[in-house]
Amino acid sequence: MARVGLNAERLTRAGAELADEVGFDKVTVSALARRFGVKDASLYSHVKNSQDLKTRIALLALEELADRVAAALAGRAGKDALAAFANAYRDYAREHPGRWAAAQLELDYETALGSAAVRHSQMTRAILRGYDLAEPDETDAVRLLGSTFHGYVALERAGSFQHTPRTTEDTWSRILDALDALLRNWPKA
Amino acid sequence: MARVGLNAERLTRAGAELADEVGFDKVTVSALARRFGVKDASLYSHVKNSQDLKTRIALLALEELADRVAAALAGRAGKDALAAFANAYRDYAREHPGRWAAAQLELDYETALGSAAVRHSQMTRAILRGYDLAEPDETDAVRLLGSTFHGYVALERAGSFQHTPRTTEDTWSRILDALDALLRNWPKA
DNA sequence: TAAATTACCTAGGAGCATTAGGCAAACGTA
DNA sequence: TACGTTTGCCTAATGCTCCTAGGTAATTTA
Repeated sequence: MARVGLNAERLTRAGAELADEVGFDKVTVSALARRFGVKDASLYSHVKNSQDLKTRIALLALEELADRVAAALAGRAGKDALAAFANAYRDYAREHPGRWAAAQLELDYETALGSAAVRHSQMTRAILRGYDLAEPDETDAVRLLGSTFHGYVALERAGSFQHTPRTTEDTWSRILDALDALLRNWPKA
Repeated sequence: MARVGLNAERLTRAGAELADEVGFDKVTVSALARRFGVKDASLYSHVKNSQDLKTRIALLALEELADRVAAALAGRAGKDALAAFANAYRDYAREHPGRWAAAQLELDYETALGSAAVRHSQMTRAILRGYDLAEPDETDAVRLLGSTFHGYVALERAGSFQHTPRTTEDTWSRILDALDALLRNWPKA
């Protein structure tokens, strides 16, 4: 009964890899146990249950994504920062579709507060420092950016843009132009 | 063995109701059979399998949503049309969260082509007639609107905006102002 | 090296998806 | 109205996933 050396962290990382390979919704306790060559029941010493496992993967993904975005944002401002943020987000979803899906998992309030989701909103706010927005416009703009980036990646990944010939690259680039223009000329209340 | 009178349509409608009550991901063949007081196996004379059932619910939701949007759009143009479209979409998600989730189901290419998703993109394009956009800007704007509305509703429903005091109503209204302004001043390529 | 810990196992129950084959209710028709 | 056909729902059975309880052997600690 050679021990494999399981622990919560290894399970989480392997779960994230599995998610990227087969989709986050197909990450199951069984599939993960299979991957380690152990019985399902063995995982329950390390994670509480299936939900716990998924939450851990989501938190890992949020951290990774926040790190990437932070790195991309370093030393940039204005439209440069906007594009860096947006591209880091979209590229992550492209390279790690399963993890990106995991990051969309609904966390309960406390878990969310302790997660990297906080850094995400802080960084989104940081972008807006390059533009001239006072509250509550800044909050509205944060929400607009979050919605648009999330929505674009979600629809693009779902194939919703495939029915039209224009490449999603070109549209993406023009949408960044448009958002930059909008932030520079945010309408008065 | 009194017959209950099942058929694909009744199952689909009941499935949609169930989705609104307990969430689309909790719509299972078993749960639906339970609701009709029949055995699981009985449903398989009417729907091919679980995936088929979910697809039918998704198609129903897309139809309903398209009908609502069409009604809201009738006789409106410009910002009026933009707001009507956006509000119809958001209100539907609010009133029918399970169906809205169903409408996000990824359909295979052929199914999507035969669905009301086509009407959705046509109607989004129709909104833009009130603005002065030539291709490929129009396509880019269609994609922007779709992304933003979808993203906003998804994040709002997931509770992502709850950490900030500003109401999501106020932000929504200002985002519509902002999008209107953006469409009127779409940046040159 | 003995004791305590713990990593993984076996066994088993419950729910969901699905197929095969059966019986009786409903329907069409003579 | 009786007869045959269709079909709606059933029983039975399999396989997969989630999860708990309790055991044994490998590892760590004293």
